[in-house]
Amino acid sequence: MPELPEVEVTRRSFAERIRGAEITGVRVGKPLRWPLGVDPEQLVAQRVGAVTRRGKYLWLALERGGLLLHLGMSGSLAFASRVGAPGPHDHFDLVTRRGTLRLTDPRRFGAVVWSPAPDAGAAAKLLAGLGVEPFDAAFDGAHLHAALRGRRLSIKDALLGGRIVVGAGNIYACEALFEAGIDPRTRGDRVSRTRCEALAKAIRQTLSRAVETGGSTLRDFRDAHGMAGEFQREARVYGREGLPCVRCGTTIRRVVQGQRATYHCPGCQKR
DNA sequence: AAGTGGACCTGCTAGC
DNA sequence: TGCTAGCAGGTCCACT
Repeated sequence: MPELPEVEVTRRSFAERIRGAEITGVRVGKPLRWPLGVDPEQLVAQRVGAVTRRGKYLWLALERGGLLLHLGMSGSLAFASRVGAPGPHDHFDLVTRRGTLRLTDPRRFGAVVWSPAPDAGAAAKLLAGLGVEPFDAAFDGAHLHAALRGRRLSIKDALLGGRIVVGAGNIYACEALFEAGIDPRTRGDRVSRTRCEALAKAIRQTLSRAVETGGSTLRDFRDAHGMAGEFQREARVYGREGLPCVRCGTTIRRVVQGQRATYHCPGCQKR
């Protein structure tokens, strides 16, 4: 589910409400991708600080250290003053005086990991090597072009890798490449400087529009209030195999790259 | 070093 | 109706 827009929409939906709340209990369900890395009792009585985002990770600052959260493929967070009994896919509850933050994640590719700081311990290891933030001033066509130098892998795989720029997953990489008119199979080092400018712009535009519309709810994404996203209605290529391109009428094609589906318009997107 | 493929885990859907 | 194969928003790791 969650690419940068969904993670950011989630963050915005509970960050201010949870800020300053005192933790009164922690419930851990089935194992997630990585161990929590701390005795849950150590979190009790601490106050929650700022909730920030790096790529598709959230950092929940506590008084001593913090929690790094990832939603994996199927995770979502809910924050409510009252939550029901945990279901089979509710794997982490952070109970505070103001409400409970609950991670639901059927596939359990997500994670909640304690770390002494975002740039130390377990968090540092997970965040190391992440590419630049797409809304950061450091991300532009020049950066993209330089980072792609000598890279023979496809531009789509380069974006998904997250080592150049973070945030665009399978949906938004497909959408941004469509907006930029670039065939997703184009070798990274064959994308011209000019097209890198267009692509950087398209990535920023696509992601910011997705944040505005609440992210994409393909199946089950919800923000921490339980609100679904609307961006999937604006997708031009993702999930539209066999349908006519909204821009040129050519049939949208589905190909497989790196074991993931890629959707593109052969009429609008060129190598 | 870069690139590729497998692994993790569960639920849903299309097709027979 | 019931079973099965295939597919799904991520990303780490081992191997070539």
